[in-house]
Amino acid sequence: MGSKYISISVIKRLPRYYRFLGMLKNAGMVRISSRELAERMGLSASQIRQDLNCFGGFGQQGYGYNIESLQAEIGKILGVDKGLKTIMIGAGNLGKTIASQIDFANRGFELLGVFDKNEAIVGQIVNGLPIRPASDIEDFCKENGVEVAVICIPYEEAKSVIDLLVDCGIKGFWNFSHYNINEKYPRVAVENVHFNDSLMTLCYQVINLDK
Amino acid sequence: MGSKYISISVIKRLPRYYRFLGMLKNAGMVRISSRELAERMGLSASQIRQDLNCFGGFGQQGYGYNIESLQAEIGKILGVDKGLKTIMIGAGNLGKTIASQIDFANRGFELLGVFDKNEAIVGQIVNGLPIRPASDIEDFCKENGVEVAVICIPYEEAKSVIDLLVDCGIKGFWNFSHYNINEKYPRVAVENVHFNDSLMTLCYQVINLDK
DNA sequence: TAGATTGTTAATCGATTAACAATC
DNA sequence: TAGATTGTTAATCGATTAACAATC
Repeated sequence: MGSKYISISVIKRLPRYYRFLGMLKNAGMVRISSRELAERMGLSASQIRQDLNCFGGFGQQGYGYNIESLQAEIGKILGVDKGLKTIMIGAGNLGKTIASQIDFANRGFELLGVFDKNEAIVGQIVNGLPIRPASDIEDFCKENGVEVAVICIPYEEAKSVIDLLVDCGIKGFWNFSHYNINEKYPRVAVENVHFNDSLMTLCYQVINLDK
Repeated sequence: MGSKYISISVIKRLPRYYRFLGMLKNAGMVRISSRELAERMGLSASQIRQDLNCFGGFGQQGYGYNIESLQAEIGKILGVDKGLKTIMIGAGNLGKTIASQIDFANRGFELLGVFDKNEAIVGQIVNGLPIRPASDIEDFCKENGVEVAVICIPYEEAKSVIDLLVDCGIKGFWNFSHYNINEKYPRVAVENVHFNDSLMTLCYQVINLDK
């Protein structure tokens, strides 16, 4: 629809707006000005107004923003109700934790299946879903129209599985491995969670605190 | 020592350089030019040279960079050998996974203790460390000179624990909760890992792929 | 109406890219 | 020496901030 390009910097702030507005709503607040929201979030009021106006005029001059409806608008923009059909690849320690701790349903996803190549754990139940053998991935994707995969397997195993998944039509990856998905597949959406990178960044910051 | 300010954008790229150089080293490569590294990493050669020259001239004209020594230099900058004394707060599903899966030692940290307020799991062993009661946090920090805390407890519990930790001299937080540590304590180093924000960003990207 | 606060344009700031002289 | 590639300065691009007219 020729809608204008929104920079990734703006997109990355939306979930945080969503979260803060949810908390304000729960606290019983009804309206808020960009100035006050900025104060609470540690941003500038200008930035908030700029960000929101990428998507439309959600506020009202002289009044500010209605918290509940602004949160709903942002949720719609992010697609929290999309229920994207999702599978998890890898049910080791991390996979099990993510599958059971993350509230996929309220973030725009529907977790349909969990897969692992380790036959010894196939059949175990994780958050209500049976662990399936990796050999079933292809059929499952095709039968269920899976759109997104969560990658919780090591680097070495990632390559061939990701080739398969892209082949099956997966177009979004929540990637906990170090495998660089976008290098080979620049057209799929990827969100990387790189624990080690985050941790090393923290180390630098701590040892340079006084500068 | 009046060393010039390095922007956070640069810092956040260093662990990725470190990782790629490690892989090239393992693959037996000895030297690389900024142009070739840029191609492999999906960056520009200019950016790599700019980034590295924030810290010194690690290359050699006409030759490029020695992979092993460049990786070592970046490791030193990041502080991978600092062994920052670290504790984990919260030994639920996520805490246990992080404590056992993350290679703290090779990222600049030394995990000394794991704490939980749930008496029922106190005494369990996680990655060789006994889970200790939350009431021991203060003494343990003071006796061991703890510098960093990994926060794996929910939002509601975070506030009071973080007040205590800052009081005990903790100056760095690897924060898996939604509690906004820097709002109250702007002077401590914080790296947030916000799974939900990452996931929602992915949803936006997937539903807007064709734009 | 007067006061408040948005939506939006213009100004500033910072980060990335381009260019090239220095030099291995 | 000639070719390659860095280190570094200048140009460009994009994101943030400031300002203010529009308007509720």
